[in-house]
Amino acid sequence: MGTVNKALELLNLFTRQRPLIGLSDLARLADLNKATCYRLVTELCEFGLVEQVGSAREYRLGPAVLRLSALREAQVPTREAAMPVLQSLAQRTGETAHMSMLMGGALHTLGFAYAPTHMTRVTMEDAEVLPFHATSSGLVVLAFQPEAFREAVLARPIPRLTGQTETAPEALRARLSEVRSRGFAESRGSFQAEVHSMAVPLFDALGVCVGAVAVAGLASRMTEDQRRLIRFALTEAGSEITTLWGGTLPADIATLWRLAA
Amino acid sequence: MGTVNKALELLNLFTRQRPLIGLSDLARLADLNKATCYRLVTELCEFGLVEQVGSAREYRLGPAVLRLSALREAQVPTREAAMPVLQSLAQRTGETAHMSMLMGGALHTLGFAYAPTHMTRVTMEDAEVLPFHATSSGLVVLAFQPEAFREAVLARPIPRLTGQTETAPEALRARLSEVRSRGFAESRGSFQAEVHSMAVPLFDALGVCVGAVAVAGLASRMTEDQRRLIRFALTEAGSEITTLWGGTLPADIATLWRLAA
DNA sequence: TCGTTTCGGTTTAATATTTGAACCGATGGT
DNA sequence: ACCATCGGTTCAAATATTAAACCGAAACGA
Repeated sequence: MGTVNKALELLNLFTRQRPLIGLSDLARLADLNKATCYRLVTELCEFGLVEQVGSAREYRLGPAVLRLSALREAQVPTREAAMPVLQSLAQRTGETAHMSMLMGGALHTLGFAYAPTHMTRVTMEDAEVLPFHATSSGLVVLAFQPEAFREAVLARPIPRLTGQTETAPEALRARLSEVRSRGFAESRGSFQAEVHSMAVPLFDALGVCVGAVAVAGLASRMTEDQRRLIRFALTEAGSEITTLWGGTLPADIATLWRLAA
Repeated sequence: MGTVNKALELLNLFTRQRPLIGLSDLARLADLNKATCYRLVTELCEFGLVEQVGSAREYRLGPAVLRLSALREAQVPTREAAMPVLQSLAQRTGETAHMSMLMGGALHTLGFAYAPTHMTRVTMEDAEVLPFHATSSGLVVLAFQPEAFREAVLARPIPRLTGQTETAPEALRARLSEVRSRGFAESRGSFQAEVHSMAVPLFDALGVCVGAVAVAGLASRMTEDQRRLIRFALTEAGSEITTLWGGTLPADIATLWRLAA
């Protein structure tokens, strides 16, 4: 395996739950020799991708990532362009809207918007990893991935997150097939209890599914009418963001969505 | 030289002026063998740090940088935290305010804010590189860097950007010394004609200068009163952002700024 | 107070990875 | 039809990477 891969793998160890990591932990987590890890993380530091902080000399993501992301957004306004769509989606549905993107084999939250409508709402955080099997976003993205990827995910351990979480691979396969035939996914309390959500896929220029946009609300508010409204608003937002990202909606999806409306 | 360094150096080749780079160009610019370059950029691609795009199969920064920056901002709200200060600075002075950060030996724009006051304004872009010798931000950051760094920069070629650009190392050394004794820097049309700007340094927890905050306005509006107002607003913004970033103002700078007020 | 265990960081010889040059088929200009 | 360039691939030679042992400092328990 390449050295660069190992170094970049280190970057992936930093998560929202674990933003600060010491050298020894870093080596353990990455399954690297401490010396190796030290050299790699030092190189990342020199570049500003990682920085060392505090008396314990722990490491965290550095300021260089800000510069790179500013540069990226200037060229391809992925996030900035989609945020207004997300906001209007939240507004129209009165619930929390969010979008996610498939990166490095995992689905990451890229942005979200709240609706001021209700005092209770589903809260989100940026850069969170969404489980494929338990969220509507995860299901819809997985459904439109190549079979090899889908099976690889289903072959991994599937944790039960709530009482509602579906964990049987066979049952999940059935749900994914259903998602494909409907053009959207729905999850009911399988990620967090009391949270229902619906999601539609986002596509790139080659018609490959690269992410999802979703609406998550409290189960108690998810009436039949509300779900119909959300489904319609989602398909509009989905095609809008896909277009903004320079992608194209596959013809069959476009048809499915038109029928649903 | 480490392999990781070479790979990361590739990332640095992407700039606002040159956002798309083909494989051969990339190899040339980085002074790497094409095979080497190919392997490195492929590894970066796998991580989503760069992506390949278009019929010419050129490379550009990838979506993973967005995820990393979201993670970084969640932990250390460098940019988000400072933006309101920048906005109020622009408002108070009626001119364009911006902040920059020293990263990898260069000074990068991190954010900016416009004032709605005048129809004419100095426009900025994110992730731009500011020349040390020709901008007030560059001068003030350089002034507070260790001598070794300062001399290294002065030893490099110093391009004349406008008729007003000072290019003689000796004269620049004198200006830097003056900047140190005043606690702020000023530039008059040395980066872009008709643009005057003033800047103060920003410090980290160890009292090391890590960036600058500046106000840039049209020369014609830079009266004596206006400059005094800007200088005062800048010192306030400078100490505020330094604090927000978890830094501490060196005692001598604090004193200088207090006297200026 | 003394061991013990961790930490971040450094050294070394042994090794696995990286590299350079040549080559490929495709594409585009003349 | 030619020549130059492109992105990408190959393989032996060269080089950078790695594992294990070690260091002093600091935290911990007895």
